[in-house]
Amino acid sequence: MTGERAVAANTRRILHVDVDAMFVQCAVMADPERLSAERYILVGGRPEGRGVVTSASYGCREFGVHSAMAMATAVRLCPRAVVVGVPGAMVREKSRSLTEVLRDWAPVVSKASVDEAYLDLTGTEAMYRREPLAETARRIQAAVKERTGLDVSLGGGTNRLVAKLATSFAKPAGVHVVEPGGEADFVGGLEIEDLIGVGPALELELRRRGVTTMRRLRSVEQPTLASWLGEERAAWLWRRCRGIDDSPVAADEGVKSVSSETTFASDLNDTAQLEEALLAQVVDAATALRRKGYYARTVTVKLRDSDFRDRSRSRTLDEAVQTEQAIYRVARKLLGELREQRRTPARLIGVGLSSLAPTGQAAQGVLSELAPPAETERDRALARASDRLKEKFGRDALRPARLVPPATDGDRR
DNA sequence: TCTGGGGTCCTAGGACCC
DNA sequence: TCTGGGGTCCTAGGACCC
Repeated sequence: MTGERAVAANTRRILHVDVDAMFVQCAVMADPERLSAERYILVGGRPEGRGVVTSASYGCREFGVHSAMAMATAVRLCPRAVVVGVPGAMVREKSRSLTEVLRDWAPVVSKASVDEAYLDLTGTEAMYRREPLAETARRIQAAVKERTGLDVSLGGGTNRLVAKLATSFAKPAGVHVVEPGGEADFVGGLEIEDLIGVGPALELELRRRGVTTMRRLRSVEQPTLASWLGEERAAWLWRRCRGIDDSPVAADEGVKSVSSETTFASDLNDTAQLEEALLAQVVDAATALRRKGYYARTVTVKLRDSDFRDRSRSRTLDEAVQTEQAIYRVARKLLGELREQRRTPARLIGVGLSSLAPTGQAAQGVLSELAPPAETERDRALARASDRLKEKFGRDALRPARLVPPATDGDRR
C-alpha cells in the first residue's frame, strides 16, 4: 500500500499524440471531391521518378506498402492506388491547429514533428477530477477530431518512451495507456528495433554479438554492454530496454536549422547545372528562413554522389545573413570545394542554414569598417518584398529565368 | 524496387584562448 | 625549454526519427 502511494507521488502522466496517416488525411481534406471516398491513397513523389512514399492510407498498407518505400514499388503492390503529392499547405495548417487544441489540455506541450506531440499532464490530477489517464486521452481525441477533423491516436504512460510505444498499440484512432509499474513488462514484450533510438546500425551491432531478442538484451550485464557500446550508450540502452526514461517533456524552442534539398531525376555532373540547382535550393531555404523569422550564420552545402556517398562542406560567417545573394555567394564557393574534392555525378544537392538567430535580435556580428557587409538592409527589404509577392502570385512568379530548375530536374513537384 | 526531404543530436579532431 | 589542462567554437560525418 505504502509502495503504491510512493509510486503515485512521483509518477508522471505523459501522453503521446500521433495523427493517423497525417499526410493522407490532409490530402483528403485538400481535395475531398476526388479523395474522400478513396480507400487506396499514396502520398509522395511520382511513381515514374525517384520518389518515395511519404504516407500510405491504411487500405494500401494491407498490400505491404509502407512509408519510405520507392513509389514505383508501392504502385506495383497496390495498382489501384491514387497517387498524390504532399499537401504541404494543409499539413502546416492542420499541424498548427492541432498544437492549439493540445495547448488547451496540457500545461506542457512538446511538438515532436508535424504529426506528433508529447503532453505532460503531471500535476493536473485535481483539474481532471482524478479521472483515469485513458479517459482524459479519449476526451482530447474527441476535441482534436471536433476542432481539426483529424483522427489521432494516443499512448499514455509514466514516461515519453512508454507513451510513444503505447501509441502504436492505439492505432488507428485509439487510446492505449500503460499503467504505472507496468513499464518493464510492456517494453519486455516488444522487439529490440521497436525501441526509439535503436536504428539499423545499432541493431546490426547487437546482432553481431548474438543479441537478437529483448529477453537476451536484458540478460546482458551493463559492464558487458559498456565494453561493446561505450559507457554512455550502454547506460542509455540498459535503461531503455527496461522501459526507464527520465527525459522531460520540454516546452518547444525555436528551430535550430532550415534546409532545402532535391534529388535529380537523373544524376548531374555539369558544374553549371549543379550551380543552377544549388541556387534554386538557396532560394527555397532563404525564403523559409525569412518566413520563420531567422538569420543564419552557418551555410552548409551537401552533395549526394551517384554512389550514394554524402559529402558536405560548411562555413560559419562572422555576420548572420538571410538573403539569397549573401547565402549563394558562400554556397557557390562550398560547392566548388566539394567538386574539387571529388568530381563525380551527383544525385542530390542541398543547402542547410544553421547557427540561427531570431530576426528581432541584432543580426550583425562584428561590424567591421573594412569589410563590406554580406548583405545590406536594402537587400533584406528587397527579399522580404519578393517574399510577399511570391506569397500572392505563387513561388515561380518572381523567379528570374536562370533560377528555373534545369530540364533534367523534372522530378520536382 | 535502387534508396525523399525535413529535421535533431552526437562524436571526434583541430584551432584557439586562457 | 618543455609541458599542462580545460573550455569553446568550428567542421565533417553519421545515426536516427517522421
